[in-house]
Amino acid sequence: MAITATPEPGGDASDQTPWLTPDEKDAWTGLVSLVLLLPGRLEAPLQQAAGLTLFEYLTLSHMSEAPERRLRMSELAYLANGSLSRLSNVVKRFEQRGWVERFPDPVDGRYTIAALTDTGYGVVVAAAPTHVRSVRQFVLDPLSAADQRALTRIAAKLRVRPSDLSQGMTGPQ
Amino acid sequence: MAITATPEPGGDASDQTPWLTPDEKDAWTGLVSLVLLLPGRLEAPLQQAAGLTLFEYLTLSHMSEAPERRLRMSELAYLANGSLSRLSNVVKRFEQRGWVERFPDPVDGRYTIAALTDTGYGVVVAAAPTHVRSVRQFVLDPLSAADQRALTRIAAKLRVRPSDLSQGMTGPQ
DNA sequence: CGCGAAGGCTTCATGCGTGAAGTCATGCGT
DNA sequence: ACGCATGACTTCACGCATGAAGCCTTCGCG
Repeated sequence: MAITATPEPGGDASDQTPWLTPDEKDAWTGLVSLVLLLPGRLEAPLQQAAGLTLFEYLTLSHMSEAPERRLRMSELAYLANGSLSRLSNVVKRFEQRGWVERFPDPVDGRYTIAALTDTGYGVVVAAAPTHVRSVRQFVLDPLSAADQRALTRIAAKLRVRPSDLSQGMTGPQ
Repeated sequence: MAITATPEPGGDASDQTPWLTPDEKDAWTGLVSLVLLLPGRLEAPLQQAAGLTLFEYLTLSHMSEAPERRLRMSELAYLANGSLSRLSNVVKRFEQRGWVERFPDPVDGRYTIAALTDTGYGVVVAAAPTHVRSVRQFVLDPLSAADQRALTRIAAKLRVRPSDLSQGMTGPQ
């Protein structure tokens, strides 16, 4: 793959960086493929059927499941795995299409609440089957039950809270 | 997560779509987090240290390991997990910085060869330690040896057969 | 009270990715 | 030979993500 497995000519013996072993390289290469290739594959059906990004779908979808179909922007951003800035842009577009309404949280005016309209709810319901189908096709069907459990476990270990990012840390396990 | 686990009100019993079970939902949710969150995490160090995207790094890196440090564009695109269009844009920028040279393949003028210059090679060598360090920190260190093997296996199963999705490519592996 | 800090959110400029259309070289059929 | 089909790129217009800077609300403290 890269300058990942062998000390290249040019980096001499004083090099402190531990290079990757073949096994590590395989794991990393595999993960890179997933991370670079899967989004496009999973978005294509959603794009075609509903004109939605994966991130947009997740956004609408989380709102549709929340109590009263509404969430604070910051929580929604976390749930949908995106930055607040990204979410803000997305929700603005949704608002212009009449899928979502935004207003300050009556409890604490610093928060903004995003609420799914009936129209917006209709959009998710219409898009959901397409989404589920592609998830099955590209992710679940190729994996055994053991694989799925392993995937869940691995993802949990690799999922890092933004708050933990600042400090270089030695995570558990 | 989404309209993924329970038939929502509004979709009645005539619904043909099989919804996701809780275990499937967990696996899917985990994978989504990886796929949406990891790229940013892994790119930040590269960006800061070398001004490179993950995809850009992979591009340079693959060239640096190829015989004579040169590859056909189409093969490079496959290796780096990107579209030909995306690669073309990236390589154009590299060419403007003097990191890469492009010329038609003497063997078959339809192909274009991208060749890494010495300057370009220096860039990869300088960026590699940063990259390896973040791969360890965010991916390898949190995982046990068994996890790493599982990840390799899962990624191999999910790697999409290009034949199913129309994509020009060269040899496998 | 009032001032300033903290935090949630929005905005804006910049740059990148995408997909469709265009270019160019080669091979194939007639 | 000619012309069309094929395949490998390249370009362009559009839209989105990013991150820094700014806005607004609340809270803490004097």
